[in-house]
Amino acid sequence: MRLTTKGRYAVTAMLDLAIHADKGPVSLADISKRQEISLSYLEQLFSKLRKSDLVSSVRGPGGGYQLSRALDGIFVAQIIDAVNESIDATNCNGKGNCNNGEICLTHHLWEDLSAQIHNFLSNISLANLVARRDVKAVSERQDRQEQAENSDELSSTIDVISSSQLI
Amino acid sequence: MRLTTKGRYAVTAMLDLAIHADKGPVSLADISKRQEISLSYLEQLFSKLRKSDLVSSVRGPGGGYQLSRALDGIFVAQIIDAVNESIDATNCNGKGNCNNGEICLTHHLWEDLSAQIHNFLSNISLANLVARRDVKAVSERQDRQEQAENSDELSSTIDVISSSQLI
DNA sequence: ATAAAACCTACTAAAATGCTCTGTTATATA
DNA sequence: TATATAACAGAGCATTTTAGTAGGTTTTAT
Repeated sequence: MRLTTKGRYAVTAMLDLAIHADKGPVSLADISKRQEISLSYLEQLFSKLRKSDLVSSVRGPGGGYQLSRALDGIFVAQIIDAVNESIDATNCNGKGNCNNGEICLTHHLWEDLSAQIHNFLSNISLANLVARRDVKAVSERQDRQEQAENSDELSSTIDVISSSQLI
Repeated sequence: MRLTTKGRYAVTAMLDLAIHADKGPVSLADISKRQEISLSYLEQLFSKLRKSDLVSSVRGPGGGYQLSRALDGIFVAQIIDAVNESIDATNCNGKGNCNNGEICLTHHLWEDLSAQIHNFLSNISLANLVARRDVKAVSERQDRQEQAENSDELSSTIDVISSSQLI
């Protein structure tokens, strides 16, 4: 079983994409800023997401990524599967050769657990997540922070202009 | 979230202990042979299991480890907790500072998942596992293999004796 | 032409994992 | 009382994974 930052980043980024889907393609640079995930790392993750046909890309200026399906057709388990090898909890990766070429004492326990987790994550779509109150709250906070930073940049740009004009 | 060989080994070893509990303390050497887990590694795991008061030890010849509670009072989640730090699936370890000092978009999702997994594993006791048909089958296979190996050792001992007597 | 974006590949520091090695201490038994 | 068996302890280590950096190239809107 492997559920690390990698899978979490992927889900977070996909959710960010879902939230901002109405404004056309979303650039990884934007996601990187909002979600505080390294741009290069995002590129690697989205390379896998694209190969799994969860997103499609638009190159060039104004480009970015789009979900390749409707919000209710993309599930958390699919996203994690796309970037992580699997969410299999067994030791032998389901092969059943974990003890002396045969299954180990706890093989079926881990199979059951895997099924449990998979079932849980397979039933949560991006649509479900977008609709959640806590997600909305965090998303609004991030948008506010983004606007604040943009106006910061704007004013500092003005500062540069005015100081250069002073010379 | 972290569920690796470490936690799986711990649960497997505890289950082995549970199965062989009727014959007094079980040595790690025996568990190591049966479950194909390195003895030194088992020692490290049992050091933690003992600190979490899941097992008690008997030193000296004939010693080993015993479960410190009844089979239906020890749960898989406790065992994994004892050797692994936690089965928390959040990025921030539940601190809620995963994005800019506040929670990230998917914080509650991982909290929910953690609760789900914990709930599942908290309801499976060693008694439940011992009673499972698949566990019994594997256990019986391992006992047979152990006996076969023991008779192998015996006959090879005899071989050594007889060959040394030939000189 | 330029800049913005995706796309690609190699590399790397840090951490965790699973394990080895080398002891010591306690204790049952011969 | 000597010996062997077991727990107990801690240092170290190879490998893998993670998360990220770096340095490009290609595509395309403007």
